[in-house]
Amino acid sequence: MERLAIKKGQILQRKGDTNTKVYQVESGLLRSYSIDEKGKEHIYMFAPEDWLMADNVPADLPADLFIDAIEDTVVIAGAKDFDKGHNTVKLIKRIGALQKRVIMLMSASAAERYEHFLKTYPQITQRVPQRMIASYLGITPETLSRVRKA
Amino acid sequence: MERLAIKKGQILQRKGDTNTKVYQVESGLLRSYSIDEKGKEHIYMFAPEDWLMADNVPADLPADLFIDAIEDTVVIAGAKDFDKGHNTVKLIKRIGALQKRVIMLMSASAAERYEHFLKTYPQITQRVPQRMIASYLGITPETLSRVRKA
DNA sequence: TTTATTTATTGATCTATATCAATGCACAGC
DNA sequence: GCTGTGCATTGATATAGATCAATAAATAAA
Repeated sequence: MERLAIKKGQILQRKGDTNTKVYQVESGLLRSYSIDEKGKEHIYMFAPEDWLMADNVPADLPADLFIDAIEDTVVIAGAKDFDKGHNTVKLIKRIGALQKRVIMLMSASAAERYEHFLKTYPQITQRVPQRMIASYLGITPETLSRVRKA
Repeated sequence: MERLAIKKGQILQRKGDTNTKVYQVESGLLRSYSIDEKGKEHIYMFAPEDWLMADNVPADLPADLFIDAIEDTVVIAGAKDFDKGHNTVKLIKRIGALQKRVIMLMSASAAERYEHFLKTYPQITQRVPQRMIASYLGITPETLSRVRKA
């Protein structure tokens, strides 16, 4: 259990790392993402203040995701074994959010996804560059730009 | 806590239903899915024996998903009294699986998604019609058919 | 401030996948 | 055993969104 200060742009976790932690964000903003074979980034989630950021793999297996800071950020890093501390209700809420995201990715157009993002995360919209929102939505920055004008 | 027998094709839960339950599958095979504005089905998950099937919304809110039986199925329906019973480790595993699915939907081609499905759920592949696998993958039956030949 | 780097916009193509349509099977119900 | 309904396959065409490329605007760095 230790407090860490991460500078904007600094990488906190790399794909393949083992013994990864759970990060409770005190202030600032983190993102997690994967990089595909073509070098393209795909943002999995954003974590502002009070959110928990973690790669959801057992601590002993190599991480799937990168995590870095979009703003200067302070986190408390904890061991992944706190199954106890983990609040079941929160976990189920997260599963509910992922369920919506999966359905959305399967059935909604670029414009619909963006609309939904604006409604769901208005605070985050203000704080991240558009290309990152595009990445989160699974579309290109060009497409997001065009969708916004329409 | 009651045991239910569901005939193939029978609907167990409809979108909008309240007071929905959690279903522990004893035998058979269930699916959950949404239907979009155009009437198209999008399969969210399959649940064979020993899996837990539930819409991940609080019991008092209307369900997002439909659930029906792909094979004659026997389930034990339980209350969504989340805080108890639910195994934290299992929940985290499910989040891990959803994480992979989201990344996959954002970055992988139709062929790659199918490949991954075959590796991950070989048993299920044998038991569901191809159009349902296509639906789970977020592609059309035609595209799946073409991808399979290649 | 001046310069360098990243980001957003706009236009011209390209491509993977969707859609539409027709045919041949397979199985379920009569 | 026939008949109908749903499923898989194949072909022709359409389209949302990707890619490539050039500029403009914003941000950071010096």
